[in-house]
Amino acid sequence: MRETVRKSVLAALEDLGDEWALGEVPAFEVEVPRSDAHGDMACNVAMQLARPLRQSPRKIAERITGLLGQSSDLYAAVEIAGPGFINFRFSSAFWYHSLGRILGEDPTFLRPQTGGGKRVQVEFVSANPTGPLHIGHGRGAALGLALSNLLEAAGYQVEREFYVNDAGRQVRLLGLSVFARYQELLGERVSMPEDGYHGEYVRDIAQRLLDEKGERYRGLESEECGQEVADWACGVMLDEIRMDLEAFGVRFDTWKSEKELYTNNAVQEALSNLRKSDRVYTHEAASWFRSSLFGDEKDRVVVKANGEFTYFASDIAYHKDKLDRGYDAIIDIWGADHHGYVPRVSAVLQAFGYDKSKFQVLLVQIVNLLRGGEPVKMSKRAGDFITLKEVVDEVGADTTKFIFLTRRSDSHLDFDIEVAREQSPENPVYYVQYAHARINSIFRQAPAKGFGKIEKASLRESNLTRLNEAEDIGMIRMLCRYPLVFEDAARTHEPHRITFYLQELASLFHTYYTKHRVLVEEDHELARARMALAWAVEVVLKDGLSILGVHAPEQM
RNA sequence: GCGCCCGUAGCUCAGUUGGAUAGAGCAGCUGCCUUCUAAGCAGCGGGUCGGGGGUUCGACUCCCUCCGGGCGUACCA
Repeated sequence: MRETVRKSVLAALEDLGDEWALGEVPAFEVEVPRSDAHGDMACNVAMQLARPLRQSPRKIAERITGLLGQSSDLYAAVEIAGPGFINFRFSSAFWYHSLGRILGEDPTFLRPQTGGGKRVQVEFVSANPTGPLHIGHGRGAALGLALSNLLEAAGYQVEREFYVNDAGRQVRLLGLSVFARYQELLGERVSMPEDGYHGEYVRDIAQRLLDEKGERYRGLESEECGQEVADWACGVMLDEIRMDLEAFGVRFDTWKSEKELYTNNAVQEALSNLRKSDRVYTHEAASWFRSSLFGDEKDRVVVKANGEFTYFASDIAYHKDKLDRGYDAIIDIWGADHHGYVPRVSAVLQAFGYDKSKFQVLLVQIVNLLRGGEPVKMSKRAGDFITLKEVVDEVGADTTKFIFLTRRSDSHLDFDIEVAREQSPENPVYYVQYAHARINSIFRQAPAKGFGKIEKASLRESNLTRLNEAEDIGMIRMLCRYPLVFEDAARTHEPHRITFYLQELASLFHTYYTKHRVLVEEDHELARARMALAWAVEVVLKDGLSILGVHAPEQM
């Protein structure tokens, strides 16, 4: 739809090229106007040309439209409006042709291929394996999943990665906490670390430790077996995380271990590499990374005075490793509370000679968990919080994902469990799924109404010109907007645009459904044309939902 | 103090990389099921886009400033 108009305009500009002596064609936009009164597509090219040509936009627009009118049966009307917009209204023929393409066998019509096979890595969730996933991780997971699906559908080669922080202090603390609970189960003295993990799940892990390993650690000091218990507990926790994500419908291609970055000396090598180029230096017995050279506000410690690596040290190695793997772009999805981290990681890329534009961070804002309007108290310290699994068990994976994707990721989100679980109209996912189910219901009804079993592919041969009600054309027009929304969503990395579009599409279909009967028994030709239209709606709904990672049920 | 994000209808949020008359859902009110699923539809009301300046043909969008909310500012992870 956009390309059609763009081509028309460019052709006209070419015809006028000699007269206007334009070197470069200036950037111009072709958009779906806000108001229907302004046609199906609007173009601002005349306004963009006004300055270089030193002519009024309307005069320029007249010349362009003069050439468009005669050339094509694509448009029903091309008008000049406002300060110099050129408004295009498509012909019925164009709409029928487009509908045919949606029903056609080329899936890239709905999914403009902007990826060109480029390799993109999306890293998300990456929760510490020291406790269960909470609702905030769920939001990151939903976004990462949808974005990955979206980019993949747009022709990128996508790799989904979970970075496992299985090294360092937090995992050590988990081990000590589990060991303490284990001792408790054995009736021994308990030495729970001061800042250890106090959640109930730690007791569960300890019980499993006892079940699986028996009394093997009885009487030992934490120094003797802490590492072993920590590694084991970390593995258990990671399995649980993996299962919770699976239940949520999220799957990763790779799980990258932080610990490995140490055992294979990647951290050490990355730092000495940087030291050679003086990007790492020693100051007051600590080693510092010169991130201020690349836009960070100050340099950052990578090796503390006591010889320990900071968390940032492995992050340097990790991001270097990612880039060395040859991706064309890497996208990190982080909690918004880590936003201060962006400049220093960006500095890492630059220090290794990579273009910083290859790296993008999507920040996901906090989720406020409510129940019936009341905030749910969460204290991570006391280990008292609602897990993602509990939410998913209660409200369902589809609803949870859909709600997360009804907001842009960097806005705060109130998630009310009570509202979400009530399968009420307040719940937008059902609204969209219901439209899909209704269409399927029509096709189920068809045989009983004397249409026989409908082979959908045969609907491609139906007489689409019978779709001549205003609502028919409106419906097709909405469907044709999908590729534009898809393209914009992929370009901006904003899957929520798909979500909003699907709600609009569902709304238009519900209206259509109420007003016009599809299975018109006295006019099979019309009925088949409408079935073709309904099928197209189904196809688009299913396509959009699949990108969000949400099911499209055939019955509800 | 400095830095980043946010401020749009009573509530929750969209607003297409500067476009035309700022939208949707929910909540409120009024109607619609003998016909393909009422998890639906039709209609009504609701706004100094936080305030004030600036940039230009044009600003919710960009710049400055102030107010208000969140987060970050570790040799923590």
